Amino acid sequence: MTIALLASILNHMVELDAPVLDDIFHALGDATRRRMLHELAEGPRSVGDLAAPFAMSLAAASKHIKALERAGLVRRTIQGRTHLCRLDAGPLATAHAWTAHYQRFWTSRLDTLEALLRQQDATTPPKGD
Amino acid sequence: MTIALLASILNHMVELDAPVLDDIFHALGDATRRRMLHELAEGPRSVGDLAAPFAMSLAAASKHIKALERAGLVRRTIQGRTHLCRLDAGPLATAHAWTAHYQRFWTSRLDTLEALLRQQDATTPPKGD
DNA sequence: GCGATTGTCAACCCGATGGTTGAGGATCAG
DNA sequence: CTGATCCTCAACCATCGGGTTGACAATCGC
Repeated sequence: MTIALLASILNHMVELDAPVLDDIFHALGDATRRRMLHELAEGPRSVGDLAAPFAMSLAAASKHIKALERAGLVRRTIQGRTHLCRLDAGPLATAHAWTAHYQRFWTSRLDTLEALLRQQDATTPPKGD
Repeated sequence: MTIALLASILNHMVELDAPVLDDIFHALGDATRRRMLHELAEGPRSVGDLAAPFAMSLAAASKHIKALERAGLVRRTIQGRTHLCRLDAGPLATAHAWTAHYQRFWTSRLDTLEALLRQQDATTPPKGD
């Protein structure tokens, strides 16, 4: 059963152009869901807890949670009548890995930024050290 | 004018819960657009070049490119009758930074993975260092 | 058993998205 | 000037997404 876990993790790290990314990025493309993830980062939350901060019906919030589940970002355990949601950041690692693939295209800009700051530093009168 | 560039870059790195992220993640949530970015990583491409690999009309591809532009991922320069598109990875850095914020929630799992691999390594007969 | 609580489900509304086609504005080649 | 090329724009269509409401299943407290 640890094998399944391993396969799941490795799959997340490798499969970079899959439809999985559609679900992940789609889930992240909504401020409400990002705020929910932010909340879940503090610990497990019930559906009601997650819905509370928003001016929307419980059903609407439930849909958002389902979107997060479809992306694999949230897992749910049912305890009695309350549904306990917890964060699963694995898919976020996938998204992170995908964006990292393009890192060389912005690091050059950051190097430029650093150079500009250094230059500006040189032109401004030094205030000691 | 370098000030504007600086402000743009810094803004990208800081503004983490802005509606900008909506556009960025939404742009990334489509396989067609991700493939376009992949192509643009090779160098500047015309609209026709970007549309060619896909079984869709030029107008449809044009809409995808507009979505990428809205997210700031693509900038366009018009040369005669052809529109030259080039990658701007700055917003990708923003997305990268956002996901990084949750890194501690998956690194633990990766540590588990590493531990499992190490353990497996120890149990398999070593083939000479 | 009964009422209150938690949450899903289904139907519905409406704006956004992704696709098409057709028309047309520029520009390049001749 | 003329025709071909590149691309956008507008109209249209189907589907999706996010929101609502109302009904209902299941559980907890009593």
